[in-house]
Amino acid sequence: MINIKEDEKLNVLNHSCAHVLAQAIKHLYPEAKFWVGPVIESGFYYDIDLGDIVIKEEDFPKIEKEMKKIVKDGKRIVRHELTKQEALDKFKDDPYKIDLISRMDEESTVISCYTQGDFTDLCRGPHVETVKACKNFKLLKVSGAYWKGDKNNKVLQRIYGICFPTEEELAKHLEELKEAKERDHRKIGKDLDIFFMNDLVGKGLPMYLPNGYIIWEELENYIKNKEKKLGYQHVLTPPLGNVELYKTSGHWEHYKDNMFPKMEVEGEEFVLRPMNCPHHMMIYANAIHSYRDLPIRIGEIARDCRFEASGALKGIERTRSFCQNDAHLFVTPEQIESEFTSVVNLILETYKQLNITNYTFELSLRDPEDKVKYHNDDEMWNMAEDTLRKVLDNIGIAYTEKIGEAAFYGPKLDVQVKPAVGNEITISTCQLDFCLPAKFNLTYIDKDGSKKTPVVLHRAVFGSIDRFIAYYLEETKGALPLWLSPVQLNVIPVNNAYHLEYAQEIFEKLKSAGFRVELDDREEKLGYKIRESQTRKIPYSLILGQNEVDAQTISYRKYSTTDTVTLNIDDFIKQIKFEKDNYK
RNA sequence: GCCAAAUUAGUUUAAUGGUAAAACAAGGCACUCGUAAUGCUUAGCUGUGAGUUCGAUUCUCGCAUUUGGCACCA
Repeated sequence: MINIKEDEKLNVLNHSCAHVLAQAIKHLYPEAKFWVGPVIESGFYYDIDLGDIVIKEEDFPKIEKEMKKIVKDGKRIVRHELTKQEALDKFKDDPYKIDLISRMDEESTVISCYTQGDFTDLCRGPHVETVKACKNFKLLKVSGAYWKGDKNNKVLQRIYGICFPTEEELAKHLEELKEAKERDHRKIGKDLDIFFMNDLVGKGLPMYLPNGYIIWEELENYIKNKEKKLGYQHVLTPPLGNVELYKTSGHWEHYKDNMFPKMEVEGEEFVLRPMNCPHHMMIYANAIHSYRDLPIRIGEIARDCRFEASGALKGIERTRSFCQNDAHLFVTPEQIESEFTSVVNLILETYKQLNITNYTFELSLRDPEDKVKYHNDDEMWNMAEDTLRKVLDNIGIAYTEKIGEAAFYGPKLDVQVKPAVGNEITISTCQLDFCLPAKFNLTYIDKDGSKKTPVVLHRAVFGSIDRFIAYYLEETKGALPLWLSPVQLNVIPVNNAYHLEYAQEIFEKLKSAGFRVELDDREEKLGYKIRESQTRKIPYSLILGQNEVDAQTISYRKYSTTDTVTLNIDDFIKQIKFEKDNYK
């Protein structure tokens, strides 16, 4: 998918198109006041205050028509530079522009505005020569957006659009948007019977069907096996806990709004757990530890419940109940670097084996100004953040730093991916924590016999298994690799009357070789069964007819291919066994 | 939660202020089939609660859920 923001030419074109949109809005709604109209990855938007008037998507044709008229008129876009006072005078009737101008520093900023015909907008530019260039555009969506992104502010109307130099590029982009909807995990999940939701159960609470649970189980086994090899020990802890547990950890203070409300029974207060750190802290605290025992790596496929805002819920990508592939590594300060490195390598290896290539690393740091959200200990933060930087630089991976995105207890490394629809999401995370172990008085006995506080690494490779399945379904368009496919092989006799017996024999052989295999012995025509096998994205369809019976072979067709390969069954089993285990 | 929109059969979609339609799926019957849909047939639906109306799936309002953004995302 194209990134408009990063392409200089598209960037300028789209920004100019935002001005055309604003001009058209001004023509149609003279009362309109404008906030900002920046370029984003997928085009541009403009935030507009229209008072009580609400723009709906059904108004787009009207607005687009006015935009076309402006484009056709082909006015030049002319730049003027102003002093701060001139700018304040010029836009004196526009509170939004006054807000922008008054925050500009005259020394360092050249204040400029751009005029096209009867429309002038405060803008740093640059722009295309004339509005003629903005010919191939499309308005995409409209929504409310809080002024300055603050939910306490007024809601402005945000109109999104996109513009390309040619009609073909625009058409291609619109086609891509349509395709993205086709690979949305919510559609695939329904089509392939992977998961569903039910109003009576509750929103944001996905239920996995047999097909979905097979994927789940395979992923769970895959990651647990990898973790075991790295010395992780897996545990099982309850999905709720006493409120005091979260008061001790600080989560109650920091994340209460994201937790389901507490429930009282027999005078005791409980909450559904939103994360597993406190439970794992208590696992550590259950025994006395020597420096020789560290690092201790506690892993769990753990169910968590978070009270996500209803508007944030999205398929199995963002839910109110999910399972983290969680682990907490209790380490000495000297071990931070090697353990953190090992986690990053585990993430990289997993992605490589699963053939995931489109991701970016983000180093999430605290906002030093935000003393409320973040545990207040400058020295701790500086040390933690420096350590993470050092490890990442050593491994040599590229990352971007994000201020104010850290967890309250420490900085973190997040792996971000882009889903088919919507904003970037975090898949893997590794967080460094100097804070919680002290709150729980965790200790180990060091060489000199003194008690020391361990450092904790919180990490999740799949993030949540739910979210990972969502992402992976979209990456693969539902055509999962052999080892993850709910049904791996479909055995189809050409004619039940003559070939069913042989098909059953082959079916049994594949089954006893450990494959998930189906025998399609319905009284249907071959073409029908093949078609269904393909739409279900089953990796291998085996066609068995007289040719195969006579030669004692099998013929198979791989998903999304049309050619047929004929082999003897033992060679075929050898081949698919290799394919199934090859990812490890 | 906020700004909007949507909700019709298991699924995808059509239509309507006066007994709601089609395709696929499901059941039945026939066809005995060589690489993406054999034919016939049966059953099945207007999210929910109010209001307007002689009559509402259709109009209005509330609620629920979903979708697109915003905000949030340990």
